[in-house]
Order: sequence, then C-alpha cells, then structure tokens
Amino acid sequence: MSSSRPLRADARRNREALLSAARQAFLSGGINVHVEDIARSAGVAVGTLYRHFETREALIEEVYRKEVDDLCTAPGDLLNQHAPEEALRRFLLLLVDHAAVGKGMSVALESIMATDSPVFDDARTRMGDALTRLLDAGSAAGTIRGDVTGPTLLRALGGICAMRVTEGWLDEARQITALLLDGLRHGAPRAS
Amino acid sequence: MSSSRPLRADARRNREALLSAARQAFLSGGINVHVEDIARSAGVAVGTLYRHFETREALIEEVYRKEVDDLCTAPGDLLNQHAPEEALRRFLLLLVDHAAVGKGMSVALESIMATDSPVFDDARTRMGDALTRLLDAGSAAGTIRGDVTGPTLLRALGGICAMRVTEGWLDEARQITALLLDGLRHGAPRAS
DNA sequence: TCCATAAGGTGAGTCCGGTTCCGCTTATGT
DNA sequence: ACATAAGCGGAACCGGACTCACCTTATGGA
Repeated sequence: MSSSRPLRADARRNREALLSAARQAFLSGGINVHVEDIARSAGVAVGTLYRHFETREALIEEVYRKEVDDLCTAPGDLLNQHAPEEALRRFLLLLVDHAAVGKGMSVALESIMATDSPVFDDARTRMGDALTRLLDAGSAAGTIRGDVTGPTLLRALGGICAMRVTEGWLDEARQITALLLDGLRHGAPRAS
Repeated sequence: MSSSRPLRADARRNREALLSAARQAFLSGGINVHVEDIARSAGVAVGTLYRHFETREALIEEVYRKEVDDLCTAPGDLLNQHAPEEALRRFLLLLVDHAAVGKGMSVALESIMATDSPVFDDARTRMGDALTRLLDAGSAAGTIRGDVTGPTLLRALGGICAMRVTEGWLDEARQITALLLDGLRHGAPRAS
C-alpha cells in the first residue's frame, strides 16, 4: 500500500512535522485539539494533513504507534543487563515514568487496551510479546510464577497507566506496580 | 441549586426516560450515540434533553454516577455476610462481572479514573471509601496487608475494567484480580 | 371547576469543527 | 529548461451538538 513510491522530500518533511506537532499537542492539551491547530503549528494547511492521514483518528493512532514502538525495544535491552526479575521491575517502572513525563504514554496504552481498532492489534501483540519475554525469563530463573502471560500483564499495566491526572498518582502507580510484582513472585518456586 | 422547586410530574418522567434511554444506548452502542437518537428513543425532543442536561457530557456523567452509586452500596452488604478477605474478593469479582454485563460499567470506572471533572470527584471519593472499608476490615483481621489504601486499589481496579473489548478479556480480568489479591495478602501478618 | 401563569416541551436554525475537492505550486527526472 | 505528476492550500461542505422564540400543559388558588 505505502510502497508506491518513496515520498517526495518536502512531503516527508511535512509528514514528520505533522506527527511531531500532533504529539506535542496531545501531550499538552489532551486529545481534544483541533486538526486546524495541529496543521497550523506544523506550518501546513489542513489539506496537507489529510493528504497524509486518512482521518483525525488515524493521525492519533500513528502518534501512539510510534510511542509504543520506542517502549517495545526496552525489554530486550533490560534483559541483557539485568536478572529477569530486576529487568521486569525496571520495565514496569520505566513504563510508569514514561507515563509521568507526559500523559501521552498513558493515553497511548489506554487506547491500545480499549480500542478494537485493528491498527492497534500490532502494537498490542508486540507489547505483549515483550512482556512475555520478560516473564518467561523470570519463570525460567524460578523467580517469577509461570502462570501469567504477557498479554495479561499488559492489561494490568494499561490499567495502571490509565490513571494519570489526579494529584499524587505517581506514588500510587509505583505502589500498585510493587503490588503486582509481589503477586507475580507469590507462586514462584523460589518465592522470597 | 437544584433545590429550587420539586420538578413537575411530567418533567421528572421525561428526565427518568432520558437517563434510561441514554444508559441503554451507551451500553449497546458505545459512547458515540447521537443526542437526537437518545432523545427520540426517550420519546422527547432534543430541546427537552437540553433542558435537563447542560450538555451531552453532563448526561453521560449522570448515567455513570448512578451506575457507580449502585456499586458503592455493595461493600457494606458483603462485609455483613463474609469475612473481610472473602468480602474483598467477592467485591472485586462483582466489579469485573458488572463490567462484563455491558461495557457500561467499565467505561464508567474508566471515566471516573481518567477525568478530572469535579462531577466524578464525589463518586471517586465514595468508591475509594468503600474499598477502604473492605481493606481496613481485612487489615484488622490480619489477613490483608495494611499499607494499601482504598484510592490506590481503586486505581488498579479502574485499570482492570479499562480493558474490556477484546476476546477473552474476562478470564484475564479474573486472573489479574487474583494477582492483586495475592499481592494484598503478601505482607499481611497471617499471610497464607 | 376553571383560570392564570410559570414550568416545561418543541424543533427549525445556528455554529463549530472535521472532511473534501479542485485549482495552483513545486520537486524530480530527462 | 521543460513536462509532469506529486503535493499543497484553503474555501466550501456537511453532520451533529447546542440554542431560542414560541407553543403546550401541569398546578395551585379562587
């Protein structure tokens, strides 16, 4: 589909600018930004925006997808540098902190979990796989119970990140994360 | 504010009909229903709808608030009939099943957690209190750790319910619930 | 029972914002 | 340089939330 021809130079620039502007707008202003505003702050007209993105929703999805992409590369790195249990712990906190930086990531995860749009299926799958890798490693090491799957944990995480907004949510997020980890250790062979 | 005069008879009927129609529409059709449709299926005109509800959002909020009201009465009943730990377990599952019936409840919880609208503050507070009651009872009995607060658990639950949609989510929800319970028991004096 | 009157209902019209469309502009390859 | 197709701009369109000027009816007092 998008393998027609390698986008013209200025077109790619605009596309990039739009994604960046949209990301910025979503982070500091929620999802209710007007397409006009996004287009303007990207320095193009609405028509251009619609040339690149089927619809407002499509643009949002694209922004989220990129965000998730970044996060999906983390588990591999962490597993290379830490024991599985520690890698898992760090990844959960990474997620929480990511969400702390702006609401963006939390909104992204939320959408990934709540939407049935096929566009998110891919992200969901890869994120689930990433978590599965972490859990499997821990299970193999005997420090994490083996009866929880990546997708399941993903759901729980989506939940954690869905909370943002209110005062003090960050501490609560960390607490819940710890709670989940305790639960995950609970049935492990070498439970602490 | 609303203590002006006790609504005229037909007015109350219409208000009731609107709430009911809206609830129905939200359950089976998501949040994207047109106000016109809600009004029509309640047997009134849009003007009437707007006489009763400031805005479309306000109507949604009102529906959710009632939904939450129902759920908030449960903890008291459960504590009267079961040991704290069991009451807590049942309440969590009740929540999950509520969400299973229609997406309504999950959407409600989601909104409660994600919105900063003052309208939800009240619901959030009461729901948090309800959970605190359950947790405190368990803590007093020594079967639940004492360092987790109601609001914190509420957030985790909001997360669990945020997941609906995809195939097989119900089982996953139950599993996460069990996970949380294990985590809650983890630091308790009489841990199992 | 009947009237006065204000609460309540109506729905065509307004407004706003996402989406389309067509004529103009410009990168790119020869 | 030129041809040409890819891109861009932005006015117009359209659907859907919301308003308002006017009509209908519940209600309470004579």
